[in-house]
Amino acid sequence: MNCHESDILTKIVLTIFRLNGCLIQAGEELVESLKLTSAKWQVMGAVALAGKPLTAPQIAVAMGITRQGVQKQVNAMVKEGLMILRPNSGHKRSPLIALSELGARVYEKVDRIWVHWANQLATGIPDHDLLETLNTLEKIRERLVNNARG
Amino acid sequence: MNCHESDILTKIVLTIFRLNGCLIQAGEELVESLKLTSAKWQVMGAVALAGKPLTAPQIAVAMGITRQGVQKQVNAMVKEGLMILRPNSGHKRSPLIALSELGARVYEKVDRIWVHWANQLATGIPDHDLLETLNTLEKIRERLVNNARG
DNA sequence: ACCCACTTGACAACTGGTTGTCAAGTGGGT
DNA sequence: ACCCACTTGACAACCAGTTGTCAAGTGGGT
Repeated sequence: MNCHESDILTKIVLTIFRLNGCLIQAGEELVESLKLTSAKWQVMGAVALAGKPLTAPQIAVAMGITRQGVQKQVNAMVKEGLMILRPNSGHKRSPLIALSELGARVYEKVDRIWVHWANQLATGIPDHDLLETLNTLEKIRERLVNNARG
Repeated sequence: MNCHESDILTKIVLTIFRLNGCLIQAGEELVESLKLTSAKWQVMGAVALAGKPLTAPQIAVAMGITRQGVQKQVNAMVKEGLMILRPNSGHKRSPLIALSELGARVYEKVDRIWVHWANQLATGIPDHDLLETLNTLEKIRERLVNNARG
């Protein structure tokens, strides 16, 4: 039998592990001048992307991590004044989490830094290749998720 | 200005984060019946792939994590009898780390499981796409690493 | 109106990784 | 032969995430 495919996939998986590490490290460096961490940035990003306040479990689903993981970061950022809790008319225990004015300002800064950095990283790699890669990665992820359920 | 590239790259990065999580989880499930964890499997893999005993720092370089991270797993696996330390004639403090007989047997099992699983996951995705993706990911990683150094 | 299953946040314990510090060991330059 | 810079393992502290437990809150079925 032909193990070629599993060989390539193995290499892809190893590269994803490495890349994940590199990216988190790079992200850490990108935001450290703003007294942020990669984890907080990602939580802010989920709220900013949604365009409206979310509950902690909603953020968790959006990010693909557990609600408790999100909660830790949110609690910290509320203390730091980067996010604010708004009473949730639909659920007494589960406040809506929004960026504070300070938080929004900080996030805007980090987003500008990120876009610039990402554009620089992407130059020299054809758009077509990036799109193909995105598609294939998504396909792998889908098969992975479905496999887990099946 | 055209932010298209940073948009695609952002999506790729988010997908890599998600995929990393899914893969570790899947790996955890693959090896749990053998009383292994994803982390230990990866350390065993580094030694198995090298084909000869390595020191902890060498394993760390191969895996792209810190030597202390490796050390924790190695110390645990030595206690469990999966790996053995051999005196290193070249360095008194830094023993060579090898798979024990038990470790080799266990690793062989998990490798068979992995190859089967990976082949299943890869079926339906053209080899060509997988290769292209691997190449692009590697290109991104190179640019990332060089950027960090520069 | 009352269950009962589910959701939710707080809290604690754990895992896998990081950084930093220390003392032992190594090796090159003089 | 002696420094001195570096490597190495042990150890401790920490970060980001996980699981599990608990009590408060929610909502559907009867």
